[in-house]
Amino acid sequence: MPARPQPLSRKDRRRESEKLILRAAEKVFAEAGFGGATMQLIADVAGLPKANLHYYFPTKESLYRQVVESIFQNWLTAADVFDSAPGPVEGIGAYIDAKMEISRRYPDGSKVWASEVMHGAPVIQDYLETTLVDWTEGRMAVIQRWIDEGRMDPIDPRHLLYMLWATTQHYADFGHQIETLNGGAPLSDAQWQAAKASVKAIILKGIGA
Amino acid sequence: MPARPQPLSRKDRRRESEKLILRAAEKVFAEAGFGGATMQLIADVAGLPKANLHYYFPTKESLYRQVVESIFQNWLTAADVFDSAPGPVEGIGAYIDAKMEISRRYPDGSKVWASEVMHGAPVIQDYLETTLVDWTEGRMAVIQRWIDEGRMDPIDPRHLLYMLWATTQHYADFGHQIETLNGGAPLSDAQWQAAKASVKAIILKGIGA
DNA sequence: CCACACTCTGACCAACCGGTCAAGTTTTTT
DNA sequence: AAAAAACTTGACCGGTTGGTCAGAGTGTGG
Repeated sequence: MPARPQPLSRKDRRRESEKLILRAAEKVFAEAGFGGATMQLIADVAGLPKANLHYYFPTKESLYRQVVESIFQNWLTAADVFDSAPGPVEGIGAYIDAKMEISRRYPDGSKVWASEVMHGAPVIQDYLETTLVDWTEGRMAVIQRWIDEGRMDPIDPRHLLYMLWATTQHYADFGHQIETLNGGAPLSDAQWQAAKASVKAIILKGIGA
Repeated sequence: MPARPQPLSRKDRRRESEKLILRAAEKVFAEAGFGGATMQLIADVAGLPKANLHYYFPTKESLYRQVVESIFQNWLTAADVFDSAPGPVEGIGAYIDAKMEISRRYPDGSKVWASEVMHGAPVIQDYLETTLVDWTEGRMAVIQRWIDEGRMDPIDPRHLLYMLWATTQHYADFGHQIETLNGGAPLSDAQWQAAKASVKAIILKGIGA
């Protein structure tokens, strides 16, 4: 019996349409920013009439909000590696790997997030103040514990986290600049490995892990 | 004899008007992005009628271009400290100090630059391919020399530069996020010093300098 | 003092944007 | 199969945007 394509239910079709629109929106928002993006262009990228977008997402801002929120969720879950690690070498090393991989695979999401924060986080300020603050304090406590256990130098955990975010996200947000400095070509597989290795080597040695 | 306000010449008045507009434009472009910025808002911030802007800068894009170019120049000159240094501790240390200071004093410029690059550098791609490539290769050679002289670990100079850019500019581009994580308050003088010290400590130790 | 070039600005315009809506089509429920 | 609910879409609209322009104001060289 062949894998017959089940006639998709209404909920499935709806979810698929929403995903299609959200993907197109993420791309357009990343390329043009919120102000520069137009519903018409998002519709064209998604291959739908503009009015259809407004059926699923009533306003441009609500569409943008969902894009940003999904990115934020993606961010948080990718950092679970942090907690289950016995020490900084494994924890921070895995965190760098995970974030570099996100930068490589979902650069658009990273750019949208960067743009949102740079413009003062007009739509996700509440998330910053609650979820991100909690998350950050949790990881800072983990790092502080490692310090207290003598597993790394007494670095200010806050600035270490900033450095991790900055360095890993840089490869997505400034990917175009990096590409230009690479002779116009995207980083090869080997170059990505080298980037990860360099980042990990400098930071892990830098914190005395 | 008192310092009498010399009746400004025409050229001086023109230059002053242009500076006034450029400052306002930098602020508005940083806050709203190119697409979100409006000539009307720039005019309001500058305290001039909108038509006056178009007298000095024919189009929105030409105004934006000049803003970005001036930022780029500011960038390059700020990195002279690199060359005259005898070794990585002084050179990279001073470079971090200089770039952190720029992030602190001119965050708007940093944001405009980041936004421009994130959107594919539509107006300064030629600068990236010529000036920035040359500049980068020059500093990479300096770092490589330090490595050859045994003054630091054999790190890939390229990724070290990326890390320096990412980390220092992060404090400007993501300043709002950092502020939120700081309880909503901007970093104090002491906190800025701590940030600089943390960054320098991790990186300089991380490269074995 | 005059002629000329430079500077300034309110009023205006075509193009475009986000969003609406009514009418049509498809799918599910009864 | 009929009715209801969900979905699709071309046409349309008020508001905003970048940019124009004629004409008024102002400093400067001869």
